[in-house]
Amino acid sequence: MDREKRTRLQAAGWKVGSAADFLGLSPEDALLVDIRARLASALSTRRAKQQMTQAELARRIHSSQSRVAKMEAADGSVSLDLLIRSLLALGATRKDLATAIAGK
Amino acid sequence: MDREKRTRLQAAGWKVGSAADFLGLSPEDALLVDIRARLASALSTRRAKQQMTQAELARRIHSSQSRVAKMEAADGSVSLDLLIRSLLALGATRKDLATAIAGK
DNA sequence: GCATCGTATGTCAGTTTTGACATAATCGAT
DNA sequence: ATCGATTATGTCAAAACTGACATACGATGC
Repeated sequence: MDREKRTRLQAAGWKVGSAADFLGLSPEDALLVDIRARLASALSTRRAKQQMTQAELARRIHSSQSRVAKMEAADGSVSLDLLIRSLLALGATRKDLATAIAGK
Repeated sequence: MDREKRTRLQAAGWKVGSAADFLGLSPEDALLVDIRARLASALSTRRAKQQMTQAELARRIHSSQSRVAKMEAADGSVSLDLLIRSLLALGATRKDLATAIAGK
């Protein structure tokens, strides 16, 4: 993905997800947005299942509640790195990640 | 993963892969290293299969040959973001990514 | 009403990642 | 052995990401 386009998208306030390709997104861009959304949702449900608050998760991964919120909102300002690290911190396995990405 | 540990690992010149958990790596750290290695190798073989040089791939993703080399070496200085974007740029699907991560 | 708890959103300085460049190392082919 | 092409490794300013903080929003209970 072009850095320019990423920036433009972010500036425009993109956070959506599966509905994000209705305008000029290249296929790769759309896929990336999609993947981010899937990981975000996986994180959200996994955390919920463990009855953990965003603040608790934040502590566990040495981050902050606001960043966790952004992660779960699939905000364009969070990296896949952080999302994946968070999922791992909640006990996700490689297979879990794969499932989250591939879509069940 | 702790930022401190990441930094230590990087300073120590970590690039290995599956054999990287022989010392103080937490399970999550080891998993992350493992995942990076798997994506790296997927990128490498996918690029090879398309008979593309690192320089060509670099151009396509608006990056540089050196960074592509680092990606394929699973260098600790490259993000999963970039690896995944590169794979997508080579036509990988979500399913392809999932397979690469889950390990066939 | 109004607290409390969890979540969302915005901002920003500090840190990490990036592309670019230089340069070395490999590997064929001549 | 000397190209020529491809890949590896190091460095660094610029760009992106991060944690922390402030603060707002929404429930739920009192």
